Amino acid sequence: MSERTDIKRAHILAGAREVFLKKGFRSVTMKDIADAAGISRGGLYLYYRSTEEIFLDVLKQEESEEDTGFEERLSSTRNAKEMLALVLAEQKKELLAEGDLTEASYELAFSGSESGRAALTERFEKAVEVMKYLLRRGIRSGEFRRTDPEETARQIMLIIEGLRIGTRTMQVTEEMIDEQLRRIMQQLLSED
Amino acid sequence: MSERTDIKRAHILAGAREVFLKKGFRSVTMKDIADAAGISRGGLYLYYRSTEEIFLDVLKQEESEEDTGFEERLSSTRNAKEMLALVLAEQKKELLAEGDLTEASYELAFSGSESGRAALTERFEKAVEVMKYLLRRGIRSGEFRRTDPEETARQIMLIIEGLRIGTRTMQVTEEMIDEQLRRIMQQLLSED
Amino acid sequence: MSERTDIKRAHILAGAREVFLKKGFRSVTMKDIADAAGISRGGLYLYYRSTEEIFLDVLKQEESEEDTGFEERLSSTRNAKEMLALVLAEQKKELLAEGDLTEASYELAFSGSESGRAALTERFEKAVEVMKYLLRRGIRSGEFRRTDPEETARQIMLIIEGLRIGTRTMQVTEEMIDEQLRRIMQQLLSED
Amino acid sequence: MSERTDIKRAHILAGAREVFLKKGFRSVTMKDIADAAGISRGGLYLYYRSTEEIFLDVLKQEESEEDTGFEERLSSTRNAKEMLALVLAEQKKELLAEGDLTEASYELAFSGSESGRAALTERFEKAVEVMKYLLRRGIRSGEFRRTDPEETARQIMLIIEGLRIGTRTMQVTEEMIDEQLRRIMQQLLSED
DNA sequence: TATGAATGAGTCTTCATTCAT
DNA sequence: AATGAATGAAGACTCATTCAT
Repeated sequence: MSERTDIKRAHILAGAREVFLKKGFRSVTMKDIADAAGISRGGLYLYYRSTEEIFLDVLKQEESEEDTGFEERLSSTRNAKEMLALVLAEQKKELLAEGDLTEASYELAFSGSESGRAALTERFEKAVEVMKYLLRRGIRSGEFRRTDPEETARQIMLIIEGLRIGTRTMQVTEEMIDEQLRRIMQQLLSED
Repeated sequence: MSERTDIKRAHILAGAREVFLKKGFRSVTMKDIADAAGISRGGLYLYYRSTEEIFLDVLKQEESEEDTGFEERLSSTRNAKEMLALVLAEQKKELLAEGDLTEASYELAFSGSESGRAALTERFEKAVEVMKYLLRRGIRSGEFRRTDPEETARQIMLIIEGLRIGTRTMQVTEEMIDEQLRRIMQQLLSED
Repeated sequence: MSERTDIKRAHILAGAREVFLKKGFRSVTMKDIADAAGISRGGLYLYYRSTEEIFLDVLKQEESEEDTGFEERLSSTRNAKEMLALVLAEQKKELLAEGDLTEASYELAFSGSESGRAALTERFEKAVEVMKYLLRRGIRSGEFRRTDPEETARQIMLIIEGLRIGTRTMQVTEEMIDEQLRRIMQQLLSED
Repeated sequence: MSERTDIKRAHILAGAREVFLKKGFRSVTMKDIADAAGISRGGLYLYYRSTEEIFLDVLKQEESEEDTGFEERLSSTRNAKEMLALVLAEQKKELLAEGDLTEASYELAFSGSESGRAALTERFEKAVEVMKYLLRRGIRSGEFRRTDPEETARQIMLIIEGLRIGTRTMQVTEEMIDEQLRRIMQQLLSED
């Protein structure tokens, strides 16, 4: 019963994900999702009551399926500098990824959804936490220069957030991303 | 005729601006704008074919009406450090402003509009140019430490862009903005 | 403009009336009325926002078109007894009329509409007033026996109301109506 | 099996009754009843094919559960006048009762259901019979003035029917009910 | 018996767009 | 130029009814 429901939901979410990727959030209709999932309109309502509900579930699922390989690689690395390089590379991958839900997430937040804002905030703060951890470690080991880890972590993530929105709404190029990520690394390392 | 048309268009844009401020871009309808402008639906179509066309015109008008007082104050300042402080204060004001077209602009870009992307890019690059100019000046005068003006200017504007999207989609507070802007200043001044 | 609107509304009401006669109130849809009026769904919404609004307008129109011939005949009658006979005959006609909005009116009131209740109440009280007037006149002239005009008028109209609902929901026959109306007359005349 | 079925049906009817009380007849859905009875939609169809079928069964059950206490009190009364007072008091209670199926019954009849009409007719005629019996008895004993029992009984019940629909669809007050019931009594007693 | 998933039809409502005036 | 009436196409949502299990 519950299992059947879960399977069905997963199926709906898979279809919905494609729709959100292609159309963002605001212009997606329940019909779009029903069609993508290959079920009837009425059927969809048995599982979800709105596109927002569906989208938040897509995000949740996304999160739980996050690249575990990445975390393994991260934890197997001894060196703070290398860890940072890994994290930044991962961020670059995300920034350039075609299929991601950034636009839809922003649109959801724009639409006034508190849950949407909360999801984005949580995502951001989690990233800040990871970055803070790396910075503390690197500072302790003498790999990074002494700075306020909290503020610096936040600054770095803001730059990346700026790049994220930039790649979606402006002509931000891969070169620009590389340049900025390199610069972040430099600033942490520079002894001057 | 042309003058008449211009007056009418200005009238439409004034109404439309309010609508875009309140509702973003995607959920705005031609009816919304016709109502806000106090004209008939049919009448609106005599001047504009779509909400995108109207929104782009709103942006264009916005640009041409930009805060000239600010530019005056800027040009009357001798000191690069003070100029930067002015610019950052202006940015802060923008970041916190309730009524701005950021969300609508982003939504327009998300909707795939090339013109929308172009408008945002131009705006960003113009800001980078101003920042670059300031940095060069401050470096030359010895007020700022030596850094690559291009890259640094871009980094600063990316942080601000990150803050901009953050205030719209996350729980980014005024304190966080202050902290980051102060940090930008510090990093330019620090001699270490 | 206003005239055009009035003509259109009258046209809609004419179609709507048929629908309400046939289907009562609750099961009538905006589509039913649009179809009956020969206009599009969207078009109907330009004039009315709900079936309730339409129905109340049908009632209002009904009222303003009331049988003026009847009132003339009434006012040309000198004799209270004859006037009463006229009124009762009119009521009988109404009771047996195929095409009346009684059922729809009741359904509207059942649906919780305050305006519906108000319309029915007003209609009833108006009839009571007329009846009271007749009774007073007949009592004064010695044609009717002395009774409390208010209470008696109300009693008579309640009997008629009972007959009205009875003809719609039970097997109340014309004979039964005749018998009761005759009895009302008798009770007013009887000297015992 | 048959017993099981009966229990189940009773359970469904109990839930359905609440729904009809609250929503009348026309706007009640099979889903409403299934939910109220705590069974599945499919399950409900095993016992009933439509809301009409269910409602008629609710009425039938209602009838068989009628206030037997009242009948006892009635039969233990020697005096026709007192009996009538009892009956009228009972009617008043019914008129003012919040939870009764009057509205739903009328709606059923309006919807064209022959069974609905038949049920209402039977109920009315039964009441007329009781009233007739009382009148005959009172006339015989000299308590009531001489009138045609059939016509008078019917008239009384029509007044009550008028009050019934009046309390549901107009602003008929308790005072008005009292006044009318008192008047009925008076008219039977008066010797003039 | 009983469930509840599923479908498809039907209703409400809002708009973009056109067109007669 | 301008109006606003009109249409038809969506989109949201709810149910009656069926069916596999």
